[in-house]
Amino acid sequence: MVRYIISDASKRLNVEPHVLRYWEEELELDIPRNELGHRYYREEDIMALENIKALKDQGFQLKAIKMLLPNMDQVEDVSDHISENEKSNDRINEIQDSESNTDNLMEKKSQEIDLKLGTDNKLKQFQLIMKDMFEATLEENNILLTDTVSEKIIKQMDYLLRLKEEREEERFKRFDETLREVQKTRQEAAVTKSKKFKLFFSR
DNA sequence: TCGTACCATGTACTCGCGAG
DNA sequence: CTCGCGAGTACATGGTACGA
Repeated sequence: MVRYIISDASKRLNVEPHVLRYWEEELELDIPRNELGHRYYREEDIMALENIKALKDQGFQLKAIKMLLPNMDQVEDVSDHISENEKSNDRINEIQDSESNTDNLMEKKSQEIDLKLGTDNKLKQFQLIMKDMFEATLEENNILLTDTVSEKIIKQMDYLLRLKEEREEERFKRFDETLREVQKTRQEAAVTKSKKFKLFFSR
């Protein structure tokens, strides 16, 4: 397991060490310590901090980022599956390097597309999280106003809530499909890899 | 427009620990 | 002992939002 001390993590993330301590405190991050009490950052911590930095760069405040953190874990889960899948493809590609150049080029193109899809997927997840947050805030405010709102507004709220439910259902379906797709691709990758190995060692 | 408060970050300092 | 590194803390600074 790769461990980064705070100075290495700060260089990698391009932020000052005291900023990392500040983020840890403000965001209540669970950064482990070694026997000397020094912080060490794992690869997943670095990735989480990269996400935090990206959100900061987009102008989000730490409080907002803190609210997003549990949801960012979900984003990481999905991206982990995707990146694992990409890694499998990479390993297969390494074996294929010794084969035809045409195949190699096609695989590279395919990798580029996969990478783009992975990024888009992450972005979409983030957009959904933000949308949910805004909707939740609107819902809260609407609840506070229920004593004074007209029947028309209530009907509109119902309609919006129904839309939201439908969207959530659709989102869940898509998420389910993505998971199935990832599992399927991984199985296929494993089979292809096994075939390639058999072919390689039978020569 | 100005004063105030807050946020995020920078700076400076002390202390502890390990290595040479 | 000295040096380097990291932890922790206090205070300063710049930007921004907000109310009078």
